[in-house]
Amino acid sequence: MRLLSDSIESFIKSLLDSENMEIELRRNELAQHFQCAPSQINYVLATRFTPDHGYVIESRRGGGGFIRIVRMASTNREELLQAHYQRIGTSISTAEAARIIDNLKTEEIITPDEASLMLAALSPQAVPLPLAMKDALCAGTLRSMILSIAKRRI
Amino acid sequence: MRLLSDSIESFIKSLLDSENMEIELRRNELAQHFQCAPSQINYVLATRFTPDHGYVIESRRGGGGFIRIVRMASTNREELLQAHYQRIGTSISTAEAARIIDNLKTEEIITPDEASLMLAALSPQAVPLPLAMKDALCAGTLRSMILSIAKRRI
DNA sequence: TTCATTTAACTATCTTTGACCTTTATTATA
DNA sequence: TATAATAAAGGTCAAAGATAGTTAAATGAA
Repeated sequence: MRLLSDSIESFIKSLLDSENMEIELRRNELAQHFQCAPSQINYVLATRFTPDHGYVIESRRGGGGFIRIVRMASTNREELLQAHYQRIGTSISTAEAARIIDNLKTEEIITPDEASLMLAALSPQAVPLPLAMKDALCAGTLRSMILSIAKRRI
Repeated sequence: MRLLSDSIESFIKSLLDSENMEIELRRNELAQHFQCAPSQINYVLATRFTPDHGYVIESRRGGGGFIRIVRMASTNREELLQAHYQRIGTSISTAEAARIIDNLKTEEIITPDEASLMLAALSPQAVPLPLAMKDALCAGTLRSMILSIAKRRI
């Protein structure tokens, strides 16, 4: 028997076809449709729609809540972003981060202003924190910003 | 389905167009119009028309009462950046930070892409840190980014 | 057995409403 | 006229409703 998670994965991917780079769905509706626990949807997203898989998720809770899934196109640009993203991992020094930002600028994926902005975002982490923690924070911040760039409509 | 709060927000903003920096409305009338509880109006004002969003609210109770919504005149770029910078201080919640970023976007001091980038830079700070520390970090990061914007050649 | 999947209980966040409170203007009364 | 009552606003806050997220235990597949 086919796995539920696989069915949900296919279903979502069928919505994200060549036309739609982006879909929005209601977690509860989808769970209803597949007769499963709502958290099953989170499981599928967490295991099959991660940035490493080339997807970005946004969501909101409360009334009118939703889950938005954005597919990254596979252009050179996206591949570069993807590569940087994976390279960053869970910990990176600010020096390395600066190099990545510089590369994005050189490749004209971001403007010089944006490059400065990104560097600025990483700098205050000259706060008194253990080095390991600082690098983890740096990695988290940079990855988050790279995802934001990846989501742009270009 | 569209959210009631969003509809009310749009409605108010449509009244506050390029001509009108300031409108006056009756809370009960507006609530009537949207068939909702009067306090819903307060909710919308509290979440979408704060000073951080670039609005000031004045009101009066009793007979002839009213709510006046004033869109702050866009001070020049430097003053606005300065004001936000000082407002941030040493600690700020991500929710408030988001409002400030939104205002910078509305005032066209940063592009929508840059706004997303800044929001992204603040988001991973949803990392397990004590709240006070998180807000301090958020403040530091945002201040640093605002300085970077202030330094731009325009 | 081991790893992936599924579920359920609990948590977090955002919206909407309603009951009760405060302020201001107007009207009635001494 | 001065004061008291009443009416006509708007304000606050907490509870209920509507979503989504997290985590750990149970289950199932390889």
